Amino acid sequence: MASHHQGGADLLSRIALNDNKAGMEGLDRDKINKIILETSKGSKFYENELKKEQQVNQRIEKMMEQKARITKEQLKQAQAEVDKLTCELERSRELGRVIVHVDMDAFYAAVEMRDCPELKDKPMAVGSMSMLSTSNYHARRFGVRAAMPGFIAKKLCPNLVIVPTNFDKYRAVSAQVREIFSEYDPHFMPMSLDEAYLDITEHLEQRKHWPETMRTYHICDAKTGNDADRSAAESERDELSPVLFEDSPSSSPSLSGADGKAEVFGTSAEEAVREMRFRIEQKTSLTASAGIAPNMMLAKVCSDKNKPNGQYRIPPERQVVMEFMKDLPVRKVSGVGKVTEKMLAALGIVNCDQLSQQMALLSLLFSGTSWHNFLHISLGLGSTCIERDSERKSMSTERTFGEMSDAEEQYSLCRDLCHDLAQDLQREGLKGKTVTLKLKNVKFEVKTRAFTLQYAVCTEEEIFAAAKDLLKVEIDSVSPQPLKLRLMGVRVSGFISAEDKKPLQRSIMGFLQKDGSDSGSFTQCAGSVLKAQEDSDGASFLKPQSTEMKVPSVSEQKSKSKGTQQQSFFQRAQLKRLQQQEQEQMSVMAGTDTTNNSADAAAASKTDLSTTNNLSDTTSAKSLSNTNSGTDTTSYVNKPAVLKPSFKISTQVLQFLTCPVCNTEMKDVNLTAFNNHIDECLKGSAVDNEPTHLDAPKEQEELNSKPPASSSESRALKSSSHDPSCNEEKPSTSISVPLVETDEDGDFKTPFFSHRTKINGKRSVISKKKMPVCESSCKASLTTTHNLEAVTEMSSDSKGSSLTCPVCSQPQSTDDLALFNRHVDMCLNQEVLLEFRESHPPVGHSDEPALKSVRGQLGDQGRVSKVREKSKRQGSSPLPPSKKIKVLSTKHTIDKFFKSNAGQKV
DNA sequence: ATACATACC
DNA sequence: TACTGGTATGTAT
Repeated sequence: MASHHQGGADLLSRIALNDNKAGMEGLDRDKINKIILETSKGSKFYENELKKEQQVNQRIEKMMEQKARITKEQLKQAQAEVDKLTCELERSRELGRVIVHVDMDAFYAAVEMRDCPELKDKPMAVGSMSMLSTSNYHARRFGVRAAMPGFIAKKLCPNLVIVPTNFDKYRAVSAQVREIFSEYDPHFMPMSLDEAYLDITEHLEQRKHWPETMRTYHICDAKTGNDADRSAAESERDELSPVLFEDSPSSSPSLSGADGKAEVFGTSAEEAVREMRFRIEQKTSLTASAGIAPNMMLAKVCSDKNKPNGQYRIPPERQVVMEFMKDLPVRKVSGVGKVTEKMLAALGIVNCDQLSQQMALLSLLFSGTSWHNFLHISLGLGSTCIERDSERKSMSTERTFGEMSDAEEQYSLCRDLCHDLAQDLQREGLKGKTVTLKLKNVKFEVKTRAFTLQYAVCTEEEIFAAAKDLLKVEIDSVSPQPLKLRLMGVRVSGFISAEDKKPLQRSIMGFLQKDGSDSGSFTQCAGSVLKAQEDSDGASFLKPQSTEMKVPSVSEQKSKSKGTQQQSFFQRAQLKRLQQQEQEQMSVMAGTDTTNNSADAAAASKTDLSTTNNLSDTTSAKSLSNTNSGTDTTSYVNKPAVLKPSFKISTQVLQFLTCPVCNTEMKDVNLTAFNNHIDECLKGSAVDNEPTHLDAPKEQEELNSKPPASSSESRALKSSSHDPSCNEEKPSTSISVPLVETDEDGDFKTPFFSHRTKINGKRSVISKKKMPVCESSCKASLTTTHNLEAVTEMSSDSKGSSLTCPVCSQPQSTDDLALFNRHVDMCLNQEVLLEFRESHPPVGHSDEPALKSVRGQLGDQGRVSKVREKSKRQGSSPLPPSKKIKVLSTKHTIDKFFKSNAGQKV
């Protein structure tokens, strides 16, 4: 209601020029905004920005309404609280540290200009027509700035020269600068390639005692033969770097660098920082700006104060700090962006003085963390210690491309992303439990879908298993319309600590071969399952299990709310099994449409299932025939169309048909019979089997030696063939052996399979030994198949109505055998997964043998290296853009990846 | 926990 | 023609 005082511009705060940054003072905003507007208007991007703008406006309206309801009483009370907290904060104010924020001036642009004299006189920017990373000061006068698309910048400044990013170069320069930083603070905190925080308190302490010689620097000729004059020794204030101000190169009072000249710097903070900047310029021919203050928040603001090529200091005195804050626009404070700025503006708050005046009100309108932050700002407080880079919390990769509507292509891209992400994760030895899929459609609407697994993952297959399911749900949700995407991303978070990475786990083999002696270690499994069973609602009890299986979970959740469509693979499989039990036999056939008559008990679930079946059946029927004709063994596995072309399924299929216990080959297509056979075998021979453990090492070796090579090729195959089809149908054909189904090609299937794909070698070994459940798929099928009798037999504890899971040793609260069996199945499945993960080298993937050692070294230094290779990839080797996908954006990301190395040197 | 928004470089 | 990519954190359910 009260936010229209700004007139039309109100609706464009996010589109209009953001002249908050240095170099943009005194521009003809209106004219620039008009051009920006005209250029953007009507675009999808623009429309979306408008929408977001309106959301912000609504948020503001809400806030204003809330404000209107505030009573004087409340305000008074709030003020009391604010005052109290203010006192506490004031009491703990720390002014003893000397914090410096150093920021290279127009970094990328400066580097490019330095290396290309031609550019010095021109307005230029680094980036592409699609997006700019930064611009030189000359270009800024036209309103051209970072984060602005190049084509708009061209409208603002037709003569603008756009230079592609060259990250390798920036990284190299950054490394040079950091060497200098480390001399003033070995623990400096890099925020990106071009900026960092330093705590020079200690340095200054020592510096006091330094002789002049240690503070003397010579003006030597730059290594960059390019510009002859570098005004090294001038007083930073008025001198403009020749690089930055190409248009007025003569303006720099370059003291014709008599090579012999030297400058002696003092011992004060200002002198030390001036010296540092001087050295940076000497070394790189680039200028930097700096801020010196008692805390990071202030230092950051200060570094912007006299940019470019300048510095500013706020002495450690409360009064001075408060005076400085008074007129400071809140927007200048890091963390206060355009939305916050706008909300505060709606409350009449523009500068920090007003902010402090309105704290009581703000405490009533904003969350605790928000208003506490505001209070800190208003008091000029900020962090006084530069903590070392903390542990990374997530890792992701995303890509923008031309409109993509083909589901198959989308799955393919998704896999590629997972592949890249997995590589990055493994590089850092990370494993996380939450997988998030990010989608941006052609309307620029962004969606994120996350799922948290029971265990941490880091391989392409594991991640993809979850991601593809998340993607499937989205695709299905708009089907038959296609998802029209412009971006897709995958993120993994919820990292587990190093210790948790190797949880003790008991192998399913152990369980099978022995009696249940070691059946006590599975609390995790037990816990989840038990919890799952708490809710009696049929669908939900599967949830946790699904989680364990990753793939299923997502769809399952959806099905809960939507009541239909996709259920997790396992869910469907289990339902099938149930049906089978009930009906005794179900034809693998498709034709039968159960959809309509599915009004019975299993109701919802079943219905879904049938629906799914229908879809798949059509396809599966086809594939079946194909498969059969080609490979007879396909029998029960025959999935759907998935089989497509060159899959290695045949091999796997063959094995599937082989009883994992007695090693007998069974060509019978009747799954029930096969399952029964296995059950019988288990009853009779499970106990006899040799310990699985022995195999473990071998398996591992094999896995290791059989690297990723497969990933790319298999990926190609996979992506091209089935994706889409796979997803949908699985269930149908593979009635009682869901797991088998999973196996398939490992594509979009559950994690199981994915693994398998790479495990082939392992398999054979195992089968030789006749392990009951050698491989994931086998185990899986086994598990699924085994029935209650088998279970009860094995667990001596289970008596009467109270059943105890032989796997997790947890008593089960249900008497329902079907439920109990499911629980056991899930426990087993989880074990299989865990075991697989255990034997499957998660981190030190064979394709990266050197990583371990590198990591080790870094680790010795007590720091976690976070160097992101992603940027590297962008910089040097052009990503192998997956087939058809054309990447529009020029990944000129402003990367911070160097953040890590930072303190490591020195 | 999930989804979406904001922010920074 | 064309409006990024990576990470953290806050807000809202």
